[in-house]
Amino acid sequence: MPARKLVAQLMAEVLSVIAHPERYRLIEELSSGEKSVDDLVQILMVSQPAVSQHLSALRSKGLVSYHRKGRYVFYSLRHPWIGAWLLDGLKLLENSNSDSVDIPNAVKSARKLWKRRSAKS
Amino acid sequence: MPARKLVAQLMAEVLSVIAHPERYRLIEELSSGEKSVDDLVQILMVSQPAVSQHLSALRSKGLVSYHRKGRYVFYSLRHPWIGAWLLDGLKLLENSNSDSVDIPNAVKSARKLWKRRSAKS
DNA sequence: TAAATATATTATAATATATGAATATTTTAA
DNA sequence: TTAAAATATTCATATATTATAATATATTTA
Repeated sequence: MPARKLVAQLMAEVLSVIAHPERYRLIEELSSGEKSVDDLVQILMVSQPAVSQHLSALRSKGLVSYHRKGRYVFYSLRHPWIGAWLLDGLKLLENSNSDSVDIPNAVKSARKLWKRRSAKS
Repeated sequence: MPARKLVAQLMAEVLSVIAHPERYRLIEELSSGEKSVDDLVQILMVSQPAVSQHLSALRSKGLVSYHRKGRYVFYSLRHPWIGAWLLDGLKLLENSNSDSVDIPNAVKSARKLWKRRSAKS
């Protein structure tokens, strides 16, 4: 398979995993540092099995790593810059047009909430 | 809807559109400048209806704009930096493990093929 | 060792997305 | 005005993804 086609395929797979509201949020939350599954369940207000499944999807593409500590399992980003990278991507929402929602304002708030942290490397 | 949740939803929608091998390639090809549908059909070696459908998906999220010139329709990126942004994202493939394919090498080739162009803002 | 807590997996029904064929539309040129 | 070229849309079918419930596993503590 030619490189461009193969790489497009692989990127499509990785981006598909990121392209889910809850998995996107998991990544942004993890970009401020490692968190236990339980932490994430509480932050996202999503059922524990759902969080586990989403983490499993992120794991399958090498996006997160984890280690057990006692009965907690802590997850962290394997590419700590991904949070910042995704924040950059928020600019893609500039041309979204929605009558019912003030998107620019929501983006501004989300930037504020996520921006501070977001690690390097 | 809280900002974080809304923004995650919107980003998931945009990323879902990008997260398809052919749409990903369309974006990379367009990052070197506007191209007609016909150009794209030939570059991607994909059927014309398929290209049109993918362009329609990109359009629906405000990722491309277009203008007709004679009987050709030329598409261009609405966010010219997206090509470069996606090239950055190739680093996400670093932890991909595949027995059958040499991913690092494919990424290197793809970078070379796409990197030169990729416009600013 | 049994109970409790934290996490993961599996099954499945509902929903969404992709694919490919057929066809429609738009524009130019004969 | 007809034919041809370029592009877009529609529709049916196949496939993939998601959500939810049920259940399993692992670890700690009583």
